[in-house]
Amino acid sequence: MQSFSFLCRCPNMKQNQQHNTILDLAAALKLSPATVSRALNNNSNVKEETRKRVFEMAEKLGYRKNTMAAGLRNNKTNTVGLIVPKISMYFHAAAVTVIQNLLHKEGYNLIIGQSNDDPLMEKDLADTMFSSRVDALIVSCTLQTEDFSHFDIFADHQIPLLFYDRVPPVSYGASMIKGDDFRGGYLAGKHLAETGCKRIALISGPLTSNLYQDRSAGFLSALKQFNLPVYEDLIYHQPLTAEYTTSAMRKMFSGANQPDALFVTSDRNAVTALSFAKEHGIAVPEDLRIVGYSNDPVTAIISPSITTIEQFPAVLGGRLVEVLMDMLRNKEDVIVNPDPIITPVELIRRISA
Amino acid sequence: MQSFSFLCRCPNMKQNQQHNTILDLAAALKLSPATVSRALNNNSNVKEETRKRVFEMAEKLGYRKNTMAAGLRNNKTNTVGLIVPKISMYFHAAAVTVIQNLLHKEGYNLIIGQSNDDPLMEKDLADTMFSSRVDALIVSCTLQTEDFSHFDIFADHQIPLLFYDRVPPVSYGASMIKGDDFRGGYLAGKHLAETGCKRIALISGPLTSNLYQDRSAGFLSALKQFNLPVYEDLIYHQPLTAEYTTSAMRKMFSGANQPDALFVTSDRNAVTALSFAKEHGIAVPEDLRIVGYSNDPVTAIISPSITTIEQFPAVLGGRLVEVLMDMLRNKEDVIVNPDPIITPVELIRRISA
DNA sequence: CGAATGTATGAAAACGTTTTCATAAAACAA
DNA sequence: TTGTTTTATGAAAACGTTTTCATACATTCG
Repeated sequence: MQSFSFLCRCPNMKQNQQHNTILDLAAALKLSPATVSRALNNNSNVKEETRKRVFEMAEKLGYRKNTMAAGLRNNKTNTVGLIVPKISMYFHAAAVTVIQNLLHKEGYNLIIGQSNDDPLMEKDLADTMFSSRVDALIVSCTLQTEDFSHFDIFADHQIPLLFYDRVPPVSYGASMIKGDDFRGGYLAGKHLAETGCKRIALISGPLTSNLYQDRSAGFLSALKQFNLPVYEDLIYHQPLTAEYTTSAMRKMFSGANQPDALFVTSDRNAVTALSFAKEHGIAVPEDLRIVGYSNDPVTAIISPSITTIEQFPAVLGGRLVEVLMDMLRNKEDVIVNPDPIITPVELIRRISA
Repeated sequence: MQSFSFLCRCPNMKQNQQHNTILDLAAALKLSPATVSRALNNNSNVKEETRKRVFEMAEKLGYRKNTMAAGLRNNKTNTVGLIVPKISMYFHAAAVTVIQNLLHKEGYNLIIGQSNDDPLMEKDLADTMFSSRVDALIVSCTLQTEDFSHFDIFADHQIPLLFYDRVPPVSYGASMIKGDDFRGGYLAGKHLAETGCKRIALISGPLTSNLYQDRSAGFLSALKQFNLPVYEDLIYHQPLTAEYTTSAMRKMFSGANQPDALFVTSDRNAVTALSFAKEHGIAVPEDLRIVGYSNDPVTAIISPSITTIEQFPAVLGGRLVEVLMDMLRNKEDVIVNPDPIITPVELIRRISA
């Protein structure tokens, strides 16, 4: 009979343990909570010996600061919010990776929300983040976001707000950081022009997003610089899905005016275009040169490998955190309407172009 | 002179706005904070008319609950922590995507931390998450984690703790959910055996992780079932980096006993192995069949496309959130030591095998 | 020596909720 | 009518920190 109770005894299992508070430490040390708090925060004038005793007792009792209580008192959560279309997209995964790592070093937590490219979800998340009292908010918008008023509340309450990659128009007056999309588009167009292409097509995302506005504009400016014609029937602005891209390819290659080069403003769709070419016996790069955008790892692995534009997400993320920390530190004098920060891009030459 | 002050006036800009509290609402409505709180929480017995007035005023004043104050009072943050080796890995990105979306639906925020496969960072993050008073913690461990004691504190404090994918040994006694790695390995081995391969090699991650223990064991059990020999010099357990994998390939193909098939327990390294084969004139699948693991999108895009094991990260994530919600709801009777939950896997047949 | 400065600490209030307990008013029963 | 239950509300305490203000003691200066 007794043996059963023995079976259940787990000497090393401390169950139902309570959270120790600063008051518990104070009681154990016969100090006031005030002194304990000061000691733990390494801050005011606390006798060195006292500080040491406090830390030892904290260690012994397994004390952990209740950040909610501290946050309530200090009006600071040490938490940053991030709203992103979808984490699993290569560029965002890469950016979020470095952002989280850097924020952790700075002592900040990161709450992530995904809009799934749905503006309503984006609004919902912005509300949630505000309620959670994030100390700052980082956002990469939906491709369809045209009304940005759900972010107003952050500016109104002096909460640092920083957009990246997919940003609102400059007129919205928010801080932002993004890759040099104009230059990226320009480099793509220039490269294709310099390799002798004459009929260069463009498959771009919708012009509702600054990304594709800028990449397209840069691309067109390159064509203009090289005195190349712009064929209306070789220019597509549409959602960057496999279906739309394949359909665009079909139209172009069933027409009379077939392109000898193609700039696709996303790597995934460049891959789709490449697959179409392979299936239809269009030799790449001989008959058709292709340039993508983002340097997604697949572009290096696929064959032929795809020439693309590197955006250095780690550089962007690093700079972003720098700027954010500045905003958090100089909260008093809020910097309004700074110029957008532009990070460099580079053409990575591979086989496809 | 005066014109300057005019320049600065932005009529639509509500700056320096304060956070409205429940007390502001109460004052505006000539009610007590208690009633306002009750009304907002749709909970106790509040006159319907009063509730309506409260909600209207809340809307009017742009009231948002301070979740820190509520959390402090309720000892609940509505926040779940997630520790993951690296978000940018395909499987984890896919899992995190669905986990975040589902948790949002349930009203929970998600704090993400990346261990970068460093056990010390993992410990650090566990501490941070605990201090942040997450309501639950989801963890996919480092490949090197062998001491799991930094998670004890969660069990001690009755905080739901759920491991996925890279989990501690059953003896640790935590809740866990993972793909059927044994079966995945088995399916890979079986498939290669059935296609007539005789000298099947294995490149696996280190046996410190349950992932590779199970995949290897399943694989070996298939070989045994088909009465195939296990050649020691064709079995590699080592870090899954490009360098190690290439080196293993080099050794195998410079020896006398060259394999006619290869199971690599990660897709990225299957790609590396495939590249090695291409460079060295080893025809895939004719001379060498290759099976990978995870169904990373690149396996479908590369040519030849790679046969692999699908883990259905969305299914795993969905099930994970279900279980977690159960744990959060039935917090009283903590379920100790439940059996690990195993989610299905499937062999995706492509060209490489 | 007394005054002034500095050092180390404690008491108490505050942050914004929620909840327990009490109570006034209203509805109902006898 | 009086007593009892129900309904709607308020007062006040609590959650765990941090910080302001006050104070006791020690040190230094004239």
